[in-house]
Order: sequence, then C-alpha cells, then structure tokens
Amino acid sequence: MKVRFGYVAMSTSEVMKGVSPSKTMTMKSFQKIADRPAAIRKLEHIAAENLHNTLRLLKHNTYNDIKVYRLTSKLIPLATHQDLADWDPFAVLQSAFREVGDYANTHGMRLSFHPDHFTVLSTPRPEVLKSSVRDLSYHMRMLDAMGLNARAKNNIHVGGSYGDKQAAGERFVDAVTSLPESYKQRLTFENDDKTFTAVETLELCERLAIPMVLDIHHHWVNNDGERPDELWSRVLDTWRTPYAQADSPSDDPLPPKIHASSPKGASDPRSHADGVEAGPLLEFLRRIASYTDAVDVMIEAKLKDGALFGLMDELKRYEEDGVKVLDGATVEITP
DNA sequence: ACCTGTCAAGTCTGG
DNA sequence: CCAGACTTGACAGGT
Repeated sequence: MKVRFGYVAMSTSEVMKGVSPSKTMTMKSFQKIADRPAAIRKLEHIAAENLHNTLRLLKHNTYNDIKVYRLTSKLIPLATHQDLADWDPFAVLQSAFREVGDYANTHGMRLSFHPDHFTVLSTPRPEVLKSSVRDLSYHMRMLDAMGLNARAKNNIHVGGSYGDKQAAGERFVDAVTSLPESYKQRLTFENDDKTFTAVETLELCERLAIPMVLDIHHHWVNNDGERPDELWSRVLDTWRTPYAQADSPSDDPLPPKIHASSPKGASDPRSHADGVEAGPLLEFLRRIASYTDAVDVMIEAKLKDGALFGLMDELKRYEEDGVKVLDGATVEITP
C-alpha cells in the first residue's frame, strides 16, 4: 500500500520563514481607510501576496517530494464578510489563482480546502445555512479559478447537533442534497472530535454517496467503541462513488484520504501536538494495507511540514519491519 | 524586538 | 439570556 503524506497550509521550515499564505487585514483597519477603493486595492494586494506565497509553498513541497497539501481558506482576506458582499476580487486575481493551479496540475499535486467550522450545513437557522453555502461557493470559486478539477475537494464537518443529532443529520442531508452537482463532486465529510462520530459521519457519507475523510485522532476522542480499521472497508467504498471519482480516470483513481495527528497530552487529548507519533498511525496503516492500494495522509500538527519530516525520520526505523521509504514524503507499507 | 488582546464566523456550556 | 470557551494564525497597538 502506497502512503503519501501531506500537511496543512503553512511551513515551519527555516527557509520558508515569513512565507505566509494567510496574511490578512482586520475589518477595523479596513474601515479606518477613508478611501474605500484604496482599501479594497490593499485587500487585493494581500490576496495576491498570499497566492504568490502559496505558489512558493508548492515549490517547497516539490523540493521535498510532498504531493498532498491543504490550501488555507484565508487566501483572500475578508472575502466572505457581509460588508464586502459587493466586492468581487476574482477578476483581478485570476492570473495569480491560475498560476497556483497550473503548478499543482503540472506536478500532480493533490490540493484541498477545509472550510472551517462556521460552515455548518446541519444548522436549523436559515441565515447560518445561507452563509454556510456562501462560504462553500467561495471555496468553489477559488478551486475553479485555479483550474483544478474535482479531484480537489472541500472537506467539511457535519456540524452541531442542537440537542437532537438525528434531526441535525436529516437537515444536513437536505442541505447537501440541495447543493449543485458540481459542489457534491468536490465534497468530503470528516468525523469531528465532539459531535458526529466516525460511524455517524460514515452513515451520512453512504446515504449521500460522498467520500469520507477518516480522522483517526478525532475518532480516538469521539467514537462508538470500535477500532478505526473496523470501519475502513466501508470508508473505502465511499471513495468508489461517482462523486468521489469525478474527473478521475479509472486507471488513476483518487486515493482515500485520512487525517492524522497526535494528542498534545493526557490533560488536553483533543489538542494537536507538535508532531505525529508513528506507532499508532502505523498500526492502523498495517491493518488496512492488505486490502488498500493507496491512501493519502494529511498530517495536522503544530509543526506542519516539520511534523511530516519528523514522522518520515521515525518511519525509517521501521524499514526492516514492513515499511519502505520511497521518497521524502511517501512510504510503501506491507501488512 | 517582543508581548498581549483581538479578530469574521457558529455552537455549546455555565452562570 | 448573555458572556465566555473553543481554535488558529496573524494583526494591532502597546511597551
């Protein structure tokens, strides 16, 4: 089983110091600028800088064999803010977006977004649902502007339970069903650390034919008593749907993706540690290796790419033990 | 140069 | 019913 590792948004490497893809401006300082067109030009300048830095990060990834990367949602500052609803930055940023997408396509990279927890399709509040869909459409537009196909996904959580998880789940199903087909081709659902467990999320994925991103750390702190590998064959099936494999040729299917991180400590098991422990992750990977061709692992750790490098170093110690290091960010695991 | 409070958004808990 | 926690990187304003 081929395993590719990736990381989230920014690099902590010394050489990438100051290369932030998520520079921003607060609403307060935006409003302080009397000349509104000038203030908007400033926002657009920051966004262009963020895209340029994203491209630099992708090049850093190439240098380190990293093919899996999550884009930050904060590429365009204040993009979804109500007070800027009349602003459309996409025309002016078109070539910058394209440059990022072209580079990713040329180098066979798997990019994704993870709209944050303000996107809640399970909400009972119509205005919240509306802004959630607006947030999703913002992410759709960015992916389109980059020229990425439906292999680039938007990963979301199910959302809150509002005292009745069953009803929340049904609202989630209705909301997703109402989305345009192009949105569904780009969605994945992830189990969260306090509300929707892996089993509950998996059931929603199966009903909606949307692929599931299994977060094994979230599962560790929020589960129904089963091991993560016991769910894996069903998770695998969610990656075999037309939505999951939209734009993927049959000889190059999109591999399933999981999230991996380690708890910071016994007192706050939900927080992310600096790095990722190889042991528990490897145990899971070994258990699924016999019936899985390939899997991509998104590392969510404080040290970002530094955690990836640390994990690869640790995995080298298992080379006599079924782990073959193929390059700087890829291993082959035999069960 | 460095520190602290704040931030666009939503849910949940505790008072 | 409202304030605060949750979470994250980065701003903003202070020393």
